[in-house]
Amino acid sequence: MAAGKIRWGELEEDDGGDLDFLLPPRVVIGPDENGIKKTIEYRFDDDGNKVKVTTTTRVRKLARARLSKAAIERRSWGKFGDAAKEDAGSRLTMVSTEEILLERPRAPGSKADEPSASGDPLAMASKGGAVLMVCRTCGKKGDHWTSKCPYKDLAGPAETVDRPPTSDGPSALGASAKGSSYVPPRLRAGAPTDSGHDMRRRNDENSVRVTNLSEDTREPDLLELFRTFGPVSRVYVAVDQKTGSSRGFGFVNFVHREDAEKAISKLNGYGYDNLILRVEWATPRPN
DNA sequence: CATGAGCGC
Repeated sequence: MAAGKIRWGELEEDDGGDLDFLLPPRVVIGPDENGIKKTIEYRFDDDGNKVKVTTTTRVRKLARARLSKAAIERRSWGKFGDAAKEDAGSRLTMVSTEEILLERPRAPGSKADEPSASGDPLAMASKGGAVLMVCRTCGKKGDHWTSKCPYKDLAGPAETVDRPPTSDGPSALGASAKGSSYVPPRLRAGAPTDSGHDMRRRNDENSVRVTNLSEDTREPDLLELFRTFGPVSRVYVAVDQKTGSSRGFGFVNFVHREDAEKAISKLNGYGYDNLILRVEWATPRPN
């Protein structure tokens, strides 16, 4: 193989890895009472088009609570612990007073005080792709649905949500006195205090409109072009729903406003694919 | 020339 030549396998892997975060999350519906399960996911095809993939599968109906061999075996075990003192059958459920210590999520960069982080189910859940519930208002995963978002319909700063508890009884006071309770980033020392900047809104404000794109410019191409200025949170190319061809304009959202400014000043009037790009601030979309 | 898609438990 010629040295320096790009292998297709590598190319594809790179593209997919870069863009996965731009796609809507996978949604699994069901299975319903007929055992029909629907999976809706999104991916980029070979041409860089965003495609919606809906899979319908029938899952085997469970034959009424089938017990594994091991579970049947466990039924013959003698009772132990507190249950051994109870007379048989009087209680099916025991109430345990055993104290169970839950690990508190740590701020990135802070030291681990216990060596058991690898087995933490919370950490695993946040890493894996098993969270289907993503709030569209604040982007939080697995916590609440969009309709239940505490930031929904909130115009100004919300004292009840943002202020740390001050009168929640002795346990809360004790926890904060030890300095171990969680402090949200915007309340930490050194956090920006400008009140005009509203972080509750989805990060649509650093939105840049790109017009005069050639027909075959797709989202991956836009990302390649704009990512040099800083972290990009979203790229979008408007596509005609009927023909599937590009409508010649798109949007790029930056995490940082300064990067969006740089991109506008450097890329507006930039020749791309035989055309002169127009790059400017996007006016926020209504609705 | 031109201002985006999605909406569930």
